[in-house]
Amino acid sequence: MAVTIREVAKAAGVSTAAVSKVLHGRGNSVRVSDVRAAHIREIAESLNYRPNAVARNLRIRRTHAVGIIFENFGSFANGPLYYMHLFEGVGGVLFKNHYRMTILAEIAHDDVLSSLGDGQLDGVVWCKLTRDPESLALIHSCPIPIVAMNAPAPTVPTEAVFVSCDNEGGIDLAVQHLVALGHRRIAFLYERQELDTPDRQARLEGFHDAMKARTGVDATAEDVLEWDWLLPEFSGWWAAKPPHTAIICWSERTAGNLILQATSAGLSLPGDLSIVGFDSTQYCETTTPRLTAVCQPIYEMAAAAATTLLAMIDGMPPIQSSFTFPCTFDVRDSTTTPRSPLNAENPS
Amino acid sequence: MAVTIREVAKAAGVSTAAVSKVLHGRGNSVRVSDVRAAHIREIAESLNYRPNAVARNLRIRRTHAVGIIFENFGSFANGPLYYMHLFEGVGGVLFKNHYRMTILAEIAHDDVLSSLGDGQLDGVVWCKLTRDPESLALIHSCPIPIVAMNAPAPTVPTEAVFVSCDNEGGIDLAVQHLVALGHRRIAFLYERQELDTPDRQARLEGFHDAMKARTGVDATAEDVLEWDWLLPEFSGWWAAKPPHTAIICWSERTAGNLILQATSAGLSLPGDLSIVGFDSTQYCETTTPRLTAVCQPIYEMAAAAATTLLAMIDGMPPIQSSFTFPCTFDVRDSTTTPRSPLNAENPS
DNA sequence: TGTGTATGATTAATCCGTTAATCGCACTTC
DNA sequence: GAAGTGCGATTAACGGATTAATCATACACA
Repeated sequence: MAVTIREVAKAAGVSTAAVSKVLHGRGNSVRVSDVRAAHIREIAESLNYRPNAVARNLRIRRTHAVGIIFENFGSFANGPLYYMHLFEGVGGVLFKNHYRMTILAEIAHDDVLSSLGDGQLDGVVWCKLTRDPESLALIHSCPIPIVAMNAPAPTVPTEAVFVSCDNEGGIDLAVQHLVALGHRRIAFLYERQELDTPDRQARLEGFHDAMKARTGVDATAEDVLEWDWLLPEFSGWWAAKPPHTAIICWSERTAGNLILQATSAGLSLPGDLSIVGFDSTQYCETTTPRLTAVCQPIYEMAAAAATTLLAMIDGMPPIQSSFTFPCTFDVRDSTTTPRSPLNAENPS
Repeated sequence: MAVTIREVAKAAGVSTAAVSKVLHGRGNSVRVSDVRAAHIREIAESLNYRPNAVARNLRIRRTHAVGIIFENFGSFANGPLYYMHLFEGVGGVLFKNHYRMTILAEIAHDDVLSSLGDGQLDGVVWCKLTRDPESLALIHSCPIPIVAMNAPAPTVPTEAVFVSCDNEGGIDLAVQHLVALGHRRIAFLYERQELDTPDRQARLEGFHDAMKARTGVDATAEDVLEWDWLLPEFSGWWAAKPPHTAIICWSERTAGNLILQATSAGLSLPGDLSIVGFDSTQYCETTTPRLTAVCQPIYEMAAAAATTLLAMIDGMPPIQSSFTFPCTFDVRDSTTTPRSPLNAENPS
């Protein structure tokens, strides 16, 4: 059907080796004179020759394709924008380097497993955050180079590379910001979830550390709110007149939902309650008030992941087995000085 | 390096044909007894044999991979969620049918062109809306089956299939809704853009038709607002006391931005101005007020596109060369009765 | 006995580029 | 004149699976 390299060779009166060399310039033991090269190019053009990449991939044992796997493909559009940024960031680097990106949807776990070893992918970027044993096993025994985003740090020696942000440091920025505004009683909020994720865990730990460090007082159990998202827990909590003047949410969406609940419960934001989110995307601009949030350098992280992966594919051993990026902090409109600042605790 | 089918065959004392038949069950002129089949499976398992998909793809001339191309990959996260839904919808069907999805980023136009003919993709879903000549040419002369979403209808015979929503009908729903609320002077808003897109064009036409049909009066030039998005055109327009009580925006984001501008200009929404968007996604829930919008059945459209594409790949001629899906209408909080209803024009 | 049919299994060509190995030849150098 | 060097070009094996064609054997039936 399609024109093959053999037909081009025949039409040009040369060997397939010559055509291959001229058109793709790889073999270094093949030499072609300039005159012939030009002729070959001409013939190929006139025959409208399109090289078959599959055959080439088979021979050179490389496809220039990288897989990317998410735990939540299928609910991307309704989920946090974080994933989309990650997706774009990784894609950008890959495309610039003439790699393609293939989505690995985890319809079945076995599908993923066999995808990784079937020769169609040169490497994988792993964007699943859950720490289920199967995923971990897969990461640690992946037959091709793999970089894991925000995944749990390795406990056993592995060839995988891990990229994440400094979750603890990010939460510390949030606490610092609130303390500077005059807040002292600060809560940390997350939704009840089936599977724990390492980033949520890290942020919770960061909260405890930061509270101790910045206020001098240990956070207590009542400072950690674990809510089932569908229930109107907010109203009950608020009605009980909690001592908190600010809430740090473990994620952007959590913060957004909190804003909605607080607003519909009649609170005036940020006066009645300061709210901080984690992950600073376009979404933070669309809430009312606009959401103050910790910002992961997602594009840098994605670029580091992709760049490292490509280096690994090229056979270079990774410089580091894990990369951790510092967070920044984006102040918007959802935080302000507490209604009754230091007075409550320290009347002047 | 990796275990090949030949090694399995040797270890099991059978031919490669037998192994191929047992493990992948394709050849129908090859027969293997149950006993041997079991034995082969056992050996393959013990050797941890992983079939090389690239070799298979070369032989069967099929990769079970479908490409998807967007005009705006790289600004997905900040763009309309419409694209994400499309992406997910197409992906869902593909994955269920054991196809993979590869992103085609249009770094260079030539890259795309050669990607389509290099044997690595069985088909393409085209999600670019721009109608530049090169894209059109590509769609019409694509070497593999192609389905184009919301692309301009073909003017010449082509094997491509086109899927879109009934843009005109969607706008008509918006106009009907507003008219039923009592609005008579309704404007249509879109941003000034470099490249025209057929869907925007269709919605504008739909606006004219619907206004004529639903109010009995032709829309005039001043009813069509083409704003350069970065300029504060809204304030000027509003200050000039326009006769309009409602604005239909050509897209979701346009509507969202309009809300922001109107709110910051001091208007009370929806009382002072009713606003309707096009595309009803999660985004419409996050605006204040929540955005009333025309809703494309994106998942159905995506599913139709993917399903049709797979059928084409399997050699079946498409049932139709184009599919048009009706829109629905999601009433939220950004529309209400006009401040001075019919009174202005028709004092009782 | 001879013919026909079904089952079980193998051989070898094929898909299409890539590339190590080889060859011829012209030219240089000692 | 023998040996060495470089360029230009080809041959043929190779990557790993699929499958049409072929073969062998067993059994049924007239």
